[in-house]
Amino acid sequence: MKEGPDISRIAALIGDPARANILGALMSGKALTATELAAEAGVTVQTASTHLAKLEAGRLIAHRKSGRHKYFTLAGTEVGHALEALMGLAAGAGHLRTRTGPRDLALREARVCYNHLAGERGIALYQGLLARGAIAEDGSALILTEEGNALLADFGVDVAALQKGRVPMCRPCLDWSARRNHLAGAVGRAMLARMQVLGWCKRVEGTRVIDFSAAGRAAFDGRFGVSGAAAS
Amino acid sequence: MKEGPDISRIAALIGDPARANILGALMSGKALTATELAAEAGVTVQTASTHLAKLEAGRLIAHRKSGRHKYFTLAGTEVGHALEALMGLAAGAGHLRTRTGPRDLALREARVCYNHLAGERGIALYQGLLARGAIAEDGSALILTEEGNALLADFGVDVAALQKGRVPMCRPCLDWSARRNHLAGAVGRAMLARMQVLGWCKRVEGTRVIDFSAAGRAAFDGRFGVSGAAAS
DNA sequence: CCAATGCTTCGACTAGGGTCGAAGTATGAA
DNA sequence: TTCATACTTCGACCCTAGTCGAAGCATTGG
Repeated sequence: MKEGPDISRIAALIGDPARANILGALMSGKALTATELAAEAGVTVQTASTHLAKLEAGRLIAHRKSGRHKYFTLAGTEVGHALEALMGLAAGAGHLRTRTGPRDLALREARVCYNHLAGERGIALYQGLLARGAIAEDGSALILTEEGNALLADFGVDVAALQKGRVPMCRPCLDWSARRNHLAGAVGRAMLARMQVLGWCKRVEGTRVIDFSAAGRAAFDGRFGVSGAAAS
Repeated sequence: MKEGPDISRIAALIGDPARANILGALMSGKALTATELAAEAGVTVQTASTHLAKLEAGRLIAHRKSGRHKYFTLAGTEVGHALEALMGLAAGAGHLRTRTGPRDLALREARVCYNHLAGERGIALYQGLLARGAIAEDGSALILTEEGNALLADFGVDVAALQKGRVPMCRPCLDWSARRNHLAGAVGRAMLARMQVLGWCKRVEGTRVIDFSAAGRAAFDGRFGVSGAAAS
């Protein structure tokens, strides 16, 4: 009668709202602590703890310990793909192309991912920095090169101050809407902050949308754009 | 806080064992009645009826009436893909319900996945095309090379006609039984159709099984087999 | 050593939902 | 019409599983 893997167990795991929120938060690719995830899911830490244990037992997430913090991530790319597939279903009977409302379009172009830039612009920034040799991929890690240091200083970012924090300088962050990396970590955060200070863009209140001015777009493309192939 | 569609609702729908069994049964692509699905899920018809109503409200399944029968099918290919993705996760997590009867063996060797070839043969085809440079993996995408174009033309597939459709030409599709890719997309569909026209294989009525003839096997291995290491 | 922080376990409460018997509706056949 | 089949709705039962308060570990810092 029953053939194939037990799909219901895994689906039931995702089927709880709190757990779904946790997984959704982790789809940013960023590693988050139990306390952060509890806030994201809207439950207490005790509850989140039990959920995290179940998700881990179901091999949907993994963790690594760092001091007294426990950082959780999705267990692998297949998990992300499955979640995306479910998102596609939940979005409605839409075709493969996600129906893009006006708000979605803005979200896709530029948005904050916790504190750094994501979306098309975020990807463009990442590619631009890579092309300029400012950052370099080292396995799954990301390192800031000498050129990157100089570029940041020229951009007006106090690199030395960033290095004092416990947050890693550079971290790749997977974008679920495009499945490509953008730049997270202390540098990612500082660069977004700097762009806002320079008036290139500003965050639309109450949303995740980052609104770029025309001048901001031009300045961005000039400084970080990769061979004129910048996002629209 | 909450971004994106409500994934938990859909997942909870799939998360019930009875409903998961129903969906699993419908993955054959065959249309089944409420009574048949009740038997498949191991519940009474009343229970199945409520489940079917919920699945339909969640747009996971659809029905058409024929006399006093109500035939249910999956609502679309996206549903099937999401289920396959979940199966991949469940298989990886070790929640296997291995029940390999003779029917399952045939299913494992060659079956349809919606409209293209899956199972051992499907994987062999994918590997063979890769080895011949007909397709190339580009991140999570799959591209048809010049060699691939030539190979398809030689095989008797009208490539130009395929390119007119909105469906992507090549798409990797993860096989839950082996956790390896096989070829989906317009090309995948066209190749299976062509094989049936050539008499290499035919679909067994009412099931997902693809039955290869001895001559078909030989022809398949000769044209697409990878260094004699073809599936049995 | 103690205090603070981050996370886990225990226990009890509760709600939501799956389940089936029984009765109700619709369709087709005799 | 009358009966049979296919499916749905209602009502009631039961039980899993999510939730949080409180207490228990574990790690870090002083």
